[in-house]
Amino acid sequence: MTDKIRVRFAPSPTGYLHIGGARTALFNLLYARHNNGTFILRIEDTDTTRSTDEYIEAIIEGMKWLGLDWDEGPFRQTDRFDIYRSYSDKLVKEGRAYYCYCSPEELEARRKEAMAQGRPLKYNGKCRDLKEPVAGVNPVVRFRMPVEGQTMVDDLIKGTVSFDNEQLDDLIILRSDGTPTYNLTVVVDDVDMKITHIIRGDDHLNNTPKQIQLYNAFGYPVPKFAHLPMILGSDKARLSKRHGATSVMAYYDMGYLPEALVNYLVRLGWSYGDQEIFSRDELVKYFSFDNVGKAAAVFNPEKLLWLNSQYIINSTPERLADLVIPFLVKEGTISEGQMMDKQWLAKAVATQRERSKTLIELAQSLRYYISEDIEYDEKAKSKFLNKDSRDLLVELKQGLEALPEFTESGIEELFKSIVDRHGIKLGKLAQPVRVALTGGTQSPGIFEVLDVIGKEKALRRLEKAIKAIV
RNA sequence: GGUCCCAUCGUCUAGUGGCCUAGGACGCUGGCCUCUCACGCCGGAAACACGGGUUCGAGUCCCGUUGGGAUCACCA
Repeated sequence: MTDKIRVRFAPSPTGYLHIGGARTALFNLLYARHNNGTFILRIEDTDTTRSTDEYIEAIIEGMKWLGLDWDEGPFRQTDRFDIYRSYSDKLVKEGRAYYCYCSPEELEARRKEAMAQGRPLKYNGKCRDLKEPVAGVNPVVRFRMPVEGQTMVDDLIKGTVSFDNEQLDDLIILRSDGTPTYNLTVVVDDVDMKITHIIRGDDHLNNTPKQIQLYNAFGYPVPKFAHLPMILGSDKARLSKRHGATSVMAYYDMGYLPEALVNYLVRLGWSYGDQEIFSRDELVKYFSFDNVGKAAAVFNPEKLLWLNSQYIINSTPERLADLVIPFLVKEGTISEGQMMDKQWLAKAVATQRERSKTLIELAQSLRYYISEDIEYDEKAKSKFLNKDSRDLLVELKQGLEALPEFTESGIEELFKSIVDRHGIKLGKLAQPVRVALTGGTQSPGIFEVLDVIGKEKALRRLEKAIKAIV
């Protein structure tokens, strides 16, 4: 048996957990679970000007909602500055890194010049072989990159990718204020945390040869890499705010189930034959980089919506009842903290779940069950609540009042007898009743609706409808 | 601009040289079911970017073109 697999998700807390980050975390998790490995959460907050505790909390909230449970961490890089500095010092001592006194302005000017001349935007090595410190300047520490040869990246998804060392820059590993930069901290942490597989977005592929050189300089074995293709918006540009919701928690707000989002995300770039819907156990069992695609994928909200509807249909009414309550509050259908008969609510939910694509839609569809009063849709009212239906409604109301047991089957029998007596189709009676009870022309089966609404409320609504006709 | 990555229906994808007159899913669409809506079921339109090779045979391998994306900070 080889060493235990250890992977990590390493977001920087400069924003909320977004769709792309969530998928990266998910693939890390699945790979870890599939191989019985360890999944680590590490917060890359070395950019102290942009990182906030609020975002750390938001990322954790998003991961918890999606069930992306980590085994170790969260570690924070700001707690580990001493470690990075000691690694940097070691490099300087060994001549693998050097102090650079060039000012940001100087660097910027050279970059502009290089850009204008069409040359690679690369540090010119001015301070590479400097013998004496420059007085009065706080230097940065630069890593001495090899100037010839190639660096090979062996990637589980992209295959072998080679880079000419010539185009690798002498990157800054310690800023002039002594704080470490990304390329140093990732490598040090991945070494220190014994990460075996680095699974991240392929926007990092170009960083990888530099990091490999760092591993070499430290004398540590290079981990395996898996660079995931990007997620794009409908215009094929990288997914961003202007494509709509990118924050994971926005999908909570829109009434999505976490397992639906997970299922959608995993199928963006990964597949298992023709299967579309996967349980968490199946995901863990089937996951492999062999069937992760190389091409970027366009985020498609319609398919996510469909998946959500499937997950709603297949959730138990009891669970859905619990989940929908916050949305009923938000809709104003019930008040915060209001006591609900959970069993009754589950029964109501059971009649609506196959016509609700989100928890918001579910909450809205529950309104005429819960609220005391309803409003008529004008078109529905004029079409079905009229002289033709009045007598039928009266007859039904009397029948319901006299019904010994107010059950779905009892109600159905009553409907049948009225319809038979008049020699009309069921719809002739059902539609006016539907409008009387729900205000509109679309609803679950009319017997179920009556059953859920209950005798008292149903009679009140029929009475109201009959009066509205006169 | 340099470097790197990528390319099958509108979208997500199956396809690892013959099983492909290219399969599935979302969306779109015709029908069935039916008290309405939805679910469900049956059917339809819809793709191998282009050009060269290699091979008896290419969506599948190679090269080029085109197109898209990423990256080149004292950000991560």
